[in-house]
Amino acid sequence: MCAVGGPQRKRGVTINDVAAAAGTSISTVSRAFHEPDMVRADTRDRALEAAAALGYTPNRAARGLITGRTANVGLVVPDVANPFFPALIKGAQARARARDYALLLVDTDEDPNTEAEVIRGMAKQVDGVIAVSARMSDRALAEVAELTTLVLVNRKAANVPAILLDMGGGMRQAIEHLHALGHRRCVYLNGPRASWSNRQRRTALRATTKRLGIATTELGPFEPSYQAGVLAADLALAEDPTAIVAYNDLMALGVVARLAGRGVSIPGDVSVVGFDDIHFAGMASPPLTTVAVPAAAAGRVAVDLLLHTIGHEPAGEREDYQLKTELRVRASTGPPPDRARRSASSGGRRA
Amino acid sequence: MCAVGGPQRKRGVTINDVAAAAGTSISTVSRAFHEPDMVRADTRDRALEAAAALGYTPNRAARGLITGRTANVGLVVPDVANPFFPALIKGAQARARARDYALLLVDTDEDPNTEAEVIRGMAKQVDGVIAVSARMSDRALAEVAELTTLVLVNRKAANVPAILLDMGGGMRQAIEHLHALGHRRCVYLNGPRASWSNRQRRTALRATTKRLGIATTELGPFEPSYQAGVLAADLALAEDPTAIVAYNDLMALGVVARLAGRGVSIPGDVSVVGFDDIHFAGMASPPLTTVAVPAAAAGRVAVDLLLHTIGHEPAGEREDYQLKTELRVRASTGPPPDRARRSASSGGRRA
DNA sequence: GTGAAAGCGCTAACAC
DNA sequence: GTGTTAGCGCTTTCAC
Repeated sequence: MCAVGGPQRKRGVTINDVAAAAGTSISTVSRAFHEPDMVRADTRDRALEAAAALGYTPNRAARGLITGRTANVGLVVPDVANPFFPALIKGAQARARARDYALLLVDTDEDPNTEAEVIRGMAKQVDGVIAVSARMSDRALAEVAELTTLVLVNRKAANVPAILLDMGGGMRQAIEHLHALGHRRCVYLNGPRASWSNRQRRTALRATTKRLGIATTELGPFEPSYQAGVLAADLALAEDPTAIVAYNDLMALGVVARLAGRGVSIPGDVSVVGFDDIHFAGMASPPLTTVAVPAAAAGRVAVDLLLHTIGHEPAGEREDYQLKTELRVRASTGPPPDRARRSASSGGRRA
Repeated sequence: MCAVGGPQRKRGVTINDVAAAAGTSISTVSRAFHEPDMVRADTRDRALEAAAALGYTPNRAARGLITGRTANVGLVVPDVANPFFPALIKGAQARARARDYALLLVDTDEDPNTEAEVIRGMAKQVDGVIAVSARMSDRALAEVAELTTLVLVNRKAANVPAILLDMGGGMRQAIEHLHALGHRRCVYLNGPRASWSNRQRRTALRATTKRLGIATTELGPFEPSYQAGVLAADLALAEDPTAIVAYNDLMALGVVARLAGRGVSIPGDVSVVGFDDIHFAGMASPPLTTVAVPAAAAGRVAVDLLLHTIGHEPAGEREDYQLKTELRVRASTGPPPDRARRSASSGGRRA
């Protein structure tokens, strides 16, 4: 009847309470949960029922103390507010929860120093950490990798397992797309200097534009933000390109907005390409042509890789996973204006 | 020289190691950290130096076991991918970290059942949990509030401290704005049925439209998503309104996109108002008029309130914080079309 | 099959 | 001031 009971303490009901209620020892209760076969059916049921009745949940900290497993994983991202990351976080969280792990989230605010510090701080309370788009140095990375099991996303480093996103392939697709449309002069807007994935994109950009004979100007580095894109748009336009490729969609969206504001037609005068395919890329006007990056999948696979690495214990076989990217062609790219028209307008701009 | 040392074990260096290295007892090391004044300066320095040299970090689980404090806070949100939440998460994370708490993030995928389950599961490993836009029943809420210190954001419940966002005030501003522009027929697109904040918005909507004499049709409930907005747009248009107010920006953006696709001019034919002022509301075309909700501040204040509640121990003075909202007028709202034109187009639509 | 007992790493009395 | 000791809640030998 009085199931609700008295003013139950907030920190309460331990394995001892369950054992007492079930009339067994605490070891039996423990076994009832973890090694059901090692305890007689009726004893087990009694323990389990008592546990349920009391609303018992094992204290994970206590368990962790003895097993060495915390059942926590850390996830370190540079900026939760950057729309690329929520998708990844969501994927990672879902997978972690499915595996009965809790997710400790940290936002480093794009600060490489915070990254290392934070991982050091978490090391003892997690079984491993997933660092996304880590900006810290290889040295710092190697150092924190000593403290905990580390999995990298979007960053490669010696002896650290990683989930890689094929940014180079995406860039190649993007440039080939622009080339096929007839573009021969383009501007690339660099992301953060320390960004590994920016280096990857830039490398592929250089290789592909060179191969196809596209004159390319690089600008930046810029912060990977909408505002930076707005700012970069004017700088890019001064180079008189027919196409602008931005480090990510946030910047590309900023470019589009600024260009539209200046009366530059997209893609009539200039084509714009982004990276990530964030939720809003397809909702802009014009909808943004962009390289889709499987963020949610990356989050899931990162958790899998981390748990697998933990399972197979220390420093096993190096395994990287490479996730495919894919160019999504939308309305922000089209053929360049014809030479005559472009020269004229270019002259005008420069006056 | 060999500062890097040997192949240090991943799970290692305890307070015992530090004590041994410093030539003191473990209590002294512990005190050196927590009660610096109770230990002689040179002894303390020796302990601290040894700790630093060995790279010692106290094991929080072990500490928590005895102190009852975990130094973790839980954050439960319905959907990380909904742009409203990352801002809040970021704010909460930053504040938690500043207070030396770690943040356990859970995404419930908009499922009310998962909410309660997840909080129950976390209860033992956190000092308290912040539940945002909780959809669970009052009963379920009261139940989990027994298990841990709970702070609600965007949801009110008896005896649970909460951060409230003044959705009603925002709605009033929005409707008054539309009224001033001359609108007299509007449609409201409801959010999720179980959403407390939807009820709040709806209540204010009804009161204000009634007061001002605006005929209002309610549609829904809908999921708070872009796709739902697209879908809802057609339903809304069938009601022949001059203004559409959506539960949130995601839906409003979907409405805008669909309307544009159908050749309906915004705000020429129909004005659209959203809620939240997510990052992209201002970047849509036309930029969205919307009620700005201080998400990041809500996250920060929620952590403050939670920590404060924990500090003052059990069930203290009920304190709710009310955060202001603010209508941001942009280009998606304007005067309604004149009656003649509207009737004509409406006739056409219905044919 | 079940219980007693030894800790996991740490803090908090309690001695000295 | 500092060391010794008793646990926090749990898992896991090791006896029985």
